[in-house]
Amino acid sequence: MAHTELEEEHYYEHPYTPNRKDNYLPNRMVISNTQFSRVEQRLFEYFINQIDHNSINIKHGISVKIPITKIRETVKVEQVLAVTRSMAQKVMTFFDMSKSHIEFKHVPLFSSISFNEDNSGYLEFRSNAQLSPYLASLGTQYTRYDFKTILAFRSIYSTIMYKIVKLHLGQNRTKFIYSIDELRRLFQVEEKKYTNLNDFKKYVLEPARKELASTEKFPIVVEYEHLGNKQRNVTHLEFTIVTQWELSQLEQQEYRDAVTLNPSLVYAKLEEIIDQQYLIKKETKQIILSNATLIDKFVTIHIEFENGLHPKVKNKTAYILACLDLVKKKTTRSK
DNA sequence: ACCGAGAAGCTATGAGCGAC
DNA sequence: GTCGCTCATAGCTTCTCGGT
Repeated sequence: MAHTELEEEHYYEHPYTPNRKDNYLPNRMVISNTQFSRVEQRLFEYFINQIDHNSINIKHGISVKIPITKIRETVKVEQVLAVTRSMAQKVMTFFDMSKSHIEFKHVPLFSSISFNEDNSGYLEFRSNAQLSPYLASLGTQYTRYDFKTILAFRSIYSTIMYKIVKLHLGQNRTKFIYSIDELRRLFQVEEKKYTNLNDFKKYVLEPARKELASTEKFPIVVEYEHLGNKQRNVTHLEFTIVTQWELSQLEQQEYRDAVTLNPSLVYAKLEEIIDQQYLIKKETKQIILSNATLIDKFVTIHIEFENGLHPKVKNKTAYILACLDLVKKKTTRSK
């Protein structure tokens, strides 16, 4: 193992910035075959959180240092050794969706992860230089919180709620649980304020919930309920995102992920759906199935149908063909 | 297993109060 | 006055636990 060259590699030293608020979440670009455990994900988020995608030199790796005291807040030190060891072996697989042929690249995430080296007090991630271009695209290819939507919110709690919701949607989750304590921390409510749950709900959760649901562009409907004991000793709340639009977005995302992993299976399934639910001629079906753009459009609209987003449409086939611009135009008898 | 009464906890409402 | 908050209370629901 000739590692001498590696050691001479350049790393951009990322200064540690405490309390960074924007987190970018993997959106659609990355499909990792190796799944992250919860703790791994948490550590990875510490890493992602620190990255300022504007200042990345895409030729160099990035060195991100996180104070161990910070890590300790959410991860037990005993876990770190095992977890970082497995993280150091993680590979991310990038698929380029814009190409017609299958093209992918496995990229090891980190060239090294060190814990408290030379008693530094830091957990240091050194990312693989090849990862840098992807990290630099955090701003465009990752879930970014919609700044305009956030600006429109009147309650600061709405903003936080919105971020939480986005965060979970970004990870394909529509149900999530928080303890009351965690929520109070997330919403930055002072300890003495709203000591009873009722007031907390009345002044924090409810205004946020209502505001999200009444957002002009894409209302997000969130419901929550007490977990476990409904009446007594409520310690956790379970949130459910029920917005149709968001859900259809999620399904589209899942579809795209599935395509990158196993295209032929997805296409077979797609053909089955067309046959069973739509009255589309063979030739037209072949046209759709042979064109990635049409497939994409078709799936989008189909999922929207499934989620009841087009309640007024009576003839789904006609509607979908019109959207795909596949309606036969009368060539001979033009007006 | 079931019942019922009292205890315990929760919800909704709104009065009260200080800050602006 | 309005806003933001706390607190009290009435009226619930749910739990506990002893009795059958």
